[in-house]
Amino acid sequence: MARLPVYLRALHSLQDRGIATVSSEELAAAAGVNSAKLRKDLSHLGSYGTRGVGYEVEYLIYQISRELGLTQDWVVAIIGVGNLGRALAGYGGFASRGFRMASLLDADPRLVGERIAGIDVEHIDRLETVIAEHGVSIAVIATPAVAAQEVCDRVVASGVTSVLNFAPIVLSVPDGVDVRKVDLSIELQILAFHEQRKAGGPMGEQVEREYVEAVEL
Amino acid sequence: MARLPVYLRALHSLQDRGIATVSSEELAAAAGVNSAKLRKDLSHLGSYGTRGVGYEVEYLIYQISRELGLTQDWVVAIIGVGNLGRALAGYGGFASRGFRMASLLDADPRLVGERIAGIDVEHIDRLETVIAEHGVSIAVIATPAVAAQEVCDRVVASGVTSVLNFAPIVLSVPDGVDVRKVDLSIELQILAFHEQRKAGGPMGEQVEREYVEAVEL
DNA sequence: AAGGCCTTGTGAACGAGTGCACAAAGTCGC
DNA sequence: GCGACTTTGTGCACTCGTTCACAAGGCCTT
Ligand SMILES: NC(=O)c1ccc[n+]([C@@H]2O[C@H](COP(=O)([O-])OP(=O)(O)OC[C@H]3O[C@@H](n4cnc5c(N)ncnc54)[C@H](O)[C@@H]3O)[C@@H](O)[C@H]2O)c1
Ligand SMILES: NC(=O)c1ccc[n+]([C@@H]2O[C@H](COP(=O)([O-])OP(=O)(O)OC[C@H]3O[C@@H](n4cnc5c(N)ncnc54)[C@H](O)[C@@H]3O)[C@@H](O)[C@H]2O)c1
Repeated sequence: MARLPVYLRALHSLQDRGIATVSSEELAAAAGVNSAKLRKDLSHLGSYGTRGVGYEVEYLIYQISRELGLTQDWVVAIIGVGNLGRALAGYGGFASRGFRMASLLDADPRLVGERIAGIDVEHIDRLETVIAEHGVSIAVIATPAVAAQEVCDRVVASGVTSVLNFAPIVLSVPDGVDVRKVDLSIELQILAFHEQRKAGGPMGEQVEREYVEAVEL
Repeated sequence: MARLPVYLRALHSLQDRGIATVSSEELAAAAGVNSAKLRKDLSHLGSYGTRGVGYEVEYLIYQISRELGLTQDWVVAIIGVGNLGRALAGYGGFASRGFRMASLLDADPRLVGERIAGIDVEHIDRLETVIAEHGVSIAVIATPAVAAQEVCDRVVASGVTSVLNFAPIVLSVPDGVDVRKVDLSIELQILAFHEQRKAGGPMGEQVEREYVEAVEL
């Protein structure tokens, strides 16, 4: 379930405040979901709650972490060390969740050898070697869109089966490989869509005329 | 619909290649969805296809853009000019979709006055003034988590009703305000979850013993 | 020890979204 | 013009996730 990480974050926050036990109602509020949904989600992992009391925060953190596979370390490589890749490399929120940034790769020779967040940038030619040596299991693609598919093909050929893609294209991969896409431009477009709705929305004929005019220019 | 921006991107790509007409089958493949779903989505905007032929790329681009509100310009402010805020500010993919980065705000006095991507960073104290002056309609929050709720409250109080949040917390906002969350850490956790599944998954008793040991340490 | 109180876990109803399959509708060749 | 072909638009069945509501179960007070 995609909501487990959200619960986990809420639980950590509770733990930091010294809270040992939490009811489904409270946790649901902190995570921004319905309490019945939360209980059903948690019941899929097993019966880890106590009726009349709630859930023990520490134990639940452990159970969710285990379910998500966070009790082991994941080795991550970032490909494309531009604006975005740099920001990701320097972000501390990953390491604390068991994601180890093992390698930074880029095609630009001027970047190769530069040290970012304690890691030396290597040349993309060494992709296959680096993946094998570090045992990379998750690849983050932060190259321009034109290079993304090629890079993706290469990491998949090297045995990586989980890809996080920031480039604005649909990657095609064989079965068995998971790709998740983060497209910030799409997020903004969805906000704009709702914003427009609030303001009254499109207006039929008048808009149609605008199109005809625009095409005629 | 959240898929419209994906279709739009695929259509632009087709247009760049000089393709004037596309069938639902082809477009669906390019967008990575089922063709029936695509047709149903498009039919919600009206009947813009021609049976036996397909959809006219240019006209469809216009219709989707209009539906999404991209025929008008949206004014965006970025709050928190750290690693991430900087990457966003310099990204060209927003301007080309009608999103104008109008303002960068930060609490750090050392950053105030610095020029990033052609925009002077201003102090967060001027938030309300800046929002009013530029007519900001979308706020992007890229501050640390602890500051995010306070910043959010202030932009909402200033009349902004669309927020894109990168901080790893659940923001609470009044009705009528849209918040979209981008949480990269969650994306990685979801990948790890599936990766673990492929590798065999958690293993009952043995894991339980591990927990007991971990707690006893 | 027993009853009241609180919270979990879940059965069942509901609703949204998906995919199939086909009729309607338009094009193109003859 | 007319018929064969192509592709859209959509009715329908179905699956999946959500939500309500409540019985089952454990704790705490008396
Ligand atoms: N910066 C943002 O805020 C932002 C927002 C949304 C999407 N994106 C997307 O993320 C991607 C990266 O964005 P960015 O702003 O960091 O771009 P960038 O141009 O700053 O960085 C891209 C990096 O990729 C490297 N590169 C190019 N081809 C490569 C290859 N074949 N192999 C390895 N490395 C290669 C380049 O040398 C460069 O360092 C782009 O696809 C962009 O569309 C970025
Ligand atoms: N960098 C990443 O790759 C990444 C990934 C996932 C999530 N995030 C999240 O995005 C947010 C920003 O990340 P970052 O790496 O850019 O952090 P950062 O520390 O580099 O930048 C944060 C910036 O916010 C400013 N700031 C602090 N308090 C403020 C306030 N009250 N008002 C205005 N500005 C304020 C700081 O001065 C700083 O410049 C964080 O919440 C982080 O958890 C970042």
